[in-house]
Amino acid sequence: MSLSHILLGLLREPSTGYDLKAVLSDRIRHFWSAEISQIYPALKRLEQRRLLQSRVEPSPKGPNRKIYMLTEEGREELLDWLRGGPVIGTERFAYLAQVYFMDALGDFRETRAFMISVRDHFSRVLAHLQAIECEVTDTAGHMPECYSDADFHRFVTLRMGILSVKSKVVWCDETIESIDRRLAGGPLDNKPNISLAQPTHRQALEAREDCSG
Amino acid sequence: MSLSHILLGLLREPSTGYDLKAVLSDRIRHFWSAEISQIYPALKRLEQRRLLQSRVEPSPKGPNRKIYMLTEEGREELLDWLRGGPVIGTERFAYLAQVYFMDALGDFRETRAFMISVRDHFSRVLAHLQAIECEVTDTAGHMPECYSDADFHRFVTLRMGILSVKSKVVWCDETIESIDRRLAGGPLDNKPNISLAQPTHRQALEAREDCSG
DNA sequence: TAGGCCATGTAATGTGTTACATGATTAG
DNA sequence: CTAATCATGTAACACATTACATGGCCTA
Repeated sequence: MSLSHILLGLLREPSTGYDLKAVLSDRIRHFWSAEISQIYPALKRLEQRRLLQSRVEPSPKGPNRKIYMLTEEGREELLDWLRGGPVIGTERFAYLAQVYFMDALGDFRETRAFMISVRDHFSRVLAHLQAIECEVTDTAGHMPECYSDADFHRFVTLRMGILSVKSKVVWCDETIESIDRRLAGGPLDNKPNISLAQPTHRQALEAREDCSG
Repeated sequence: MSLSHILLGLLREPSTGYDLKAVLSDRIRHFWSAEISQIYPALKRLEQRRLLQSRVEPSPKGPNRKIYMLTEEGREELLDWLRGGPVIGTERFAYLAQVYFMDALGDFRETRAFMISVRDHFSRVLAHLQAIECEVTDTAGHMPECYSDADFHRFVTLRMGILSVKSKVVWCDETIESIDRRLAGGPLDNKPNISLAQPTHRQALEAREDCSG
């Protein structure tokens, strides 16, 4: 139920569904996303649960605006969520699944091209996040310790985005280099197919002491 | 549609729904997960689409086993997916959303405790992945360039898991240190609330040249 | 006048989780 | 005797994406 809570969090300042979508696309993008068509019914449900209330105002441009704001119950719900400890869900990376099975193509140059295009994507995302970081440190300084409470928390999530995307670019580089070493070694086919397929996590855990000890 | 494709990938070796679930929990966990109740209908749909076929065999233990295997069409579909370029979806991190709004609690010690518990989680995940890595390099050597094709691709996704989780631990440390510096500076309230809230991505992008140039 | 932005939504479909239902075998 | 593991599934619900529907205003 995280989208609901994100909407509650954003609605500490009254806003409309349309504007919330813009904020999500602008500043929340690196850790959450939602389509506008998902936001409208979510807001309606929150109002039915009395966590939000709304009023309608005419717009200078276009149709009437429906402005939502937090109720006291809404604020309580938000605080409960924040105090409830970290919500850590499963991460899903389809492109990793693709890599996992890509031996089926039987050609490392395909994997290489794939990795180049992944790297390309993430280095673009990285540049984007760093541009925002740069804009922030320019305005607010280089010591997040000194930011306002709100700015500090926002900045820290941006840092996470940067570190996490950086690690992906590093991974791409590492992998591409490894493929290149492999391709340079010439097409020596029929490498032995030991290990990796069989052992379970439990076995790996047991084997750990032999290894790092 | 990634779960279907993951099932196709795994079913290059015939298997049952039950066993596929075990593999998912064991070796795929760091980039995908699925409940068994999702797997059974997914397999059924794939069979209806003629990408899989099944036969039933008695089990030494418990009820009959339904063994699925890839059809030629299934293999085609798998290869198409692999050749279709990286599928990069939106990442969703509920705990980052929590941090983003945590200024609402008005107490950095709460954020600190939260971060400690996030760090704790990810350092456990990291230890787990490193144990597997260790088990692999022990068996198959330290040069992934020399692994079999299948092992190479599997190993590389494991590396991604390790790098990505590591970056999260680093982020936690960075953030906790920053909070500590802040708390050490004493409870100087009422910091100015400039920046960060207003500028859009587009503005940040425009501002970039001023900054990194 | 064509296309984009403002602003609201619904409907259909797809994906994922939780709970429920069944029943045999085996290890403690 | 009890609990776990083996092995299958269904049903209800929650969450997300895509497509569709409407219509005024503004800019090129």
